[in-house]
Amino acid sequence: MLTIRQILADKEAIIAGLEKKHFNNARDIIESVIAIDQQRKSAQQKKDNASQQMNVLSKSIGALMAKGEREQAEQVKAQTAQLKEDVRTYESEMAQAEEEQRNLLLTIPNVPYSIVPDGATADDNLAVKTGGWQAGNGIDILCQDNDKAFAIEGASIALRDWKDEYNPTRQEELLPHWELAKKYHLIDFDLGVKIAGAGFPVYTGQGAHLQRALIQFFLDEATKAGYTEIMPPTVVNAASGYGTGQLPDKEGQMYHAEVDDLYLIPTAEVPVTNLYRDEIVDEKQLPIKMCAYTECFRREAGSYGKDVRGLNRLHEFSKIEIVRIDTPEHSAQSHREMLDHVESLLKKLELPYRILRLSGGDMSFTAALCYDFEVYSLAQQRWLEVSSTSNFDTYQANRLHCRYRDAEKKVQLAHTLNGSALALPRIMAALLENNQTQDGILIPAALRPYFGSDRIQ
RNA sequence: GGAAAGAUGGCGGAGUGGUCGAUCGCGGCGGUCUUGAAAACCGUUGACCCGCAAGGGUUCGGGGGUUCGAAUCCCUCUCUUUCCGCCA
Repeated sequence: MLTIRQILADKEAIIAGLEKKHFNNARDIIESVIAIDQQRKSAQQKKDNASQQMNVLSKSIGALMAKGEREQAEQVKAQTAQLKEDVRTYESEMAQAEEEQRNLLLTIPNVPYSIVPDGATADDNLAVKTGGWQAGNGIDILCQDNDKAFAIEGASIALRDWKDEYNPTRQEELLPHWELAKKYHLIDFDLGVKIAGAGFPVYTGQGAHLQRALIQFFLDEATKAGYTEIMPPTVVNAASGYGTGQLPDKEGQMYHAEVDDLYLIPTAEVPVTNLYRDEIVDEKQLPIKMCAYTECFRREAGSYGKDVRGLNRLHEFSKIEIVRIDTPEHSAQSHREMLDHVESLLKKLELPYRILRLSGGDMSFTAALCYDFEVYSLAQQRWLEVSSTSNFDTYQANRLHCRYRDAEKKVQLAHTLNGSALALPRIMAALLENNQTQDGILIPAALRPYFGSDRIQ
């Protein structure tokens, strides 16, 4: 959450930022937070005053008792009654104002950075970069900046020719991944329904093997990039959910084991970032770079329709997450490095991708700046989100009480960042669909050492 | 599931009603010594809130209570550890 200090320091900028995020009644809410803060401060001043007098009297009673002057002590005691009453009154005033303020602050989203595009929906996202392989039809899609048009043109990308080594499937004969999964016995959706339910696929044979290869590949790449591998629990307590902001906002999106009051994690971000909850680290330790592979669980309540087909939207999926904790001065650089890392993965997998800078209205509640990575899926002819890489500025850190001690020994809120590197199902979908040939599904070179073969047949 | 013990500052660990925000050790920081480093020695070192400051308040797992006064006593919740049982 935002701190009251941030709000007091630059009220107008905060309001403007919240409006950019399409947060309703931003001005009114900010004004009332400030008003409550006034109440809080005045209550504290009154309370501090009374407490001080109380402390003085108590000490003098102690001194009198020590000297054996019981009668005098009793007289002073008599004076404390009213003060004691006052302290209680002011304390409850203060506590009430604090709670009111906190509750209000919790409802206020993070403020976007200035470069975040205006707009309310995904249509307003800015495609800052596209990349991937050279299209067979000759359209140059490499590294075009600010190319919103590509979203439309993408549909006409032809399949890579694989250097004429193989016989590519003709565009009109491309199968969606759920058909390919059946054809090559990679994933059994029906069995998943039988043993768990829709959205819990069963990977079999080469499908399971490819899954494992991707996990290993992503973890190796992250490790090479300097991220420390973490293997956290896949359930967390409520405190952790509040720390990273899933609670209370997205309560209904997490599986909750009520008997033990534990939540199945929707992303490794939750356990990994929470490792640093209530910690003060030394600036020299920053940036802290961690990566983790976990299963992720999402109830996806309320999302039905055709985009849930196959691997597109699941209740359980595998994801490798990268997480950083950094100083405010260096966090932008960190963000950049994370984007470069994610992009390098997509390049190595030879997938066509685009990078979107999310608009104010499309960003998550807690993010200050967020880039989505999408890969183009040839058979479905649509973009699939495979990574979301965000800087949360101090927003999460404030909730987490994640701080660092700077060179001057001052304790400051850290910045937290995280990104998917990468989420498996849609990568798998794109790999299957884009690489289908008459001779099987081809495995990109970077993945072959992990998969142990150049194709699925 | 049964039984017991415990939760104190970055860490370890004292403290069982009155200058205790808390002895001490480690770690950190500054200094002396040294060509430099180590060692030794000296000093310093919690967080949060209010205040321009001086200063004040809060804080010993969370919440409530007793008391003029609570880290210390009582109630309650949460968590941890150990032993027994079960078990990958």
